[in-house]
Amino acid sequence: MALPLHINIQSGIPVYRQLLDQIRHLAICGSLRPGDPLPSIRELAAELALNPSTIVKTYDMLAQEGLVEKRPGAGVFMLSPPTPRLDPGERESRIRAELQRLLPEWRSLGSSPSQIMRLLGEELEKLE
Amino acid sequence: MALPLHINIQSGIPVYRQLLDQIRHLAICGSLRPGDPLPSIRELAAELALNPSTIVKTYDMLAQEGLVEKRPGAGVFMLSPPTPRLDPGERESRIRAELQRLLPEWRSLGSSPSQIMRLLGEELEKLE
Amino acid sequence: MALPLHINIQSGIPVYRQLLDQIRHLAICGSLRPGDPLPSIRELAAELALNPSTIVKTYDMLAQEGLVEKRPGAGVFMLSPPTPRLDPGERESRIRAELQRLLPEWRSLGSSPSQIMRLLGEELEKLE
Amino acid sequence: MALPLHINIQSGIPVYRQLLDQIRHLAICGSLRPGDPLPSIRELAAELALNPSTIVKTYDMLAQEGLVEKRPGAGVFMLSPPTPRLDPGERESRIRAELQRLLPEWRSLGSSPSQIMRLLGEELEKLE
DNA sequence: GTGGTCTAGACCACC
DNA sequence: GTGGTCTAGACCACT
Repeated sequence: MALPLHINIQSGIPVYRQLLDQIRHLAICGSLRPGDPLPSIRELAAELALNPSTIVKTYDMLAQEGLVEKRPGAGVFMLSPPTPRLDPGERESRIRAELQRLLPEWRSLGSSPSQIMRLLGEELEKLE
Repeated sequence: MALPLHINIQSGIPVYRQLLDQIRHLAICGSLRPGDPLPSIRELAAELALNPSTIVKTYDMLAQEGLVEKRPGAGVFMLSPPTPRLDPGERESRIRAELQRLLPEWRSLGSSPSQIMRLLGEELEKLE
Repeated sequence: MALPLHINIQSGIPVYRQLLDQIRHLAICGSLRPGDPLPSIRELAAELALNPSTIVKTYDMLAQEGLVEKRPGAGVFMLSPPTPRLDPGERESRIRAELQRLLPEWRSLGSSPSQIMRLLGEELEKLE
Repeated sequence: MALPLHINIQSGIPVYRQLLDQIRHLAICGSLRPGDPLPSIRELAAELALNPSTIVKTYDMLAQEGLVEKRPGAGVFMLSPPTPRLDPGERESRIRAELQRLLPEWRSLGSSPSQIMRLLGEELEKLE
């Protein structure tokens, strides 16, 4: 069965980032479990109409962060999720930094704090 | 009085994005009120040791989103929060898109949903 | 009675151009007839919240094209409309050039030819 | 095949405006169809002997009005006439504003209403 | 190869 | 004084 991966070329987000995010997402949700194979580079490139080197780059980064394993000649396979490498403080301040960038933008577009809270709640729930 | 703008050239975030975020922040907090002049392009460029074109780009984007008004020969001025250029639906889907990008990343770093909610609440409160 | 002059600082059109256009408009409509005085520079600058030198520049240009006469110490007065200085061919090609610039822009915004024709007709009628 | 773009550096019209107008024109005429690639920034800059930043500015504005799409690393591509970003009322009042600027000028040069209508008709027809 | 960002200057029109 | 436009380069990330 093909993985539910979809690329939005217009979003401004680099293609390889979109792939990274979605594969990590599938790993969290349990759709991709340790030992599962990922689509081959050629196959995925064809399906998503992407340059194969973009897929290579994505798989390399996933391998480097320990989420997948490349077995030359065989393919790419999920590993058991590694223990997070960031200490809690670092993690928290990263998230905070991103929020401090986004919230003024969202607020100045006219969104209320409670609307933003609601959206976050809804999106978090989708990930469970 | 000079505006409390500060640039971190090391952060990897484009300078014009940092300025955008900070000026929007000041507008929300009420430090910049409708009619207030912004620093002139040359002045701000000199103060922050940036190239004037970088400021031009920032002010252009703020003007394009309707937050400021450029009066050639006069300066750049804050506008009253006028036309929320985006309809509510568009606004919501933009925020959702960004969350769908960020949440899997945060979750895979090891943050719990409730921690993320807490951080959002704290950062929202800071803006009030 | 004050002249119905109004400046839109946001339009991107230079203030002095807006004044030129409106005074020429009033001359065509007959609201300003030969011999009529124009508002004094100080008076008009105060009323429109403009820099007096902007008014001076406008009146100078009108005087130079022969539409008004500056009488030092007395004020600025309308003259009888001069005979057009451009030969018909030059006139036509100027208008054409401007249309060739504007029409693609209007069309690509989604306006139909007949809508554009209608708008032109309506605006021409207003000037009669 | 190279696009028929030509710049008149003497005309006083900003170069990026000339490019904007001509590309919009080609889009309306059907010379540029959805999906078509535009010349790369460097290529077009070289061909027209312009600075790349001037092309960047042009393409940015076209992207912002939704006529083209920039795909970093890939190029710039025509879009299908998607979201007419302006609602009809806004569009109409923009055109009206421009007409109210131009018509008095044209009339005071000595052009009759029917001549102006004729010229508009002729230029509109050229675009079909 | 592509576009994204930034620097260091210039000249012009406008207020 | 102000912003508007343009040049001639640079380095980076992405496909």
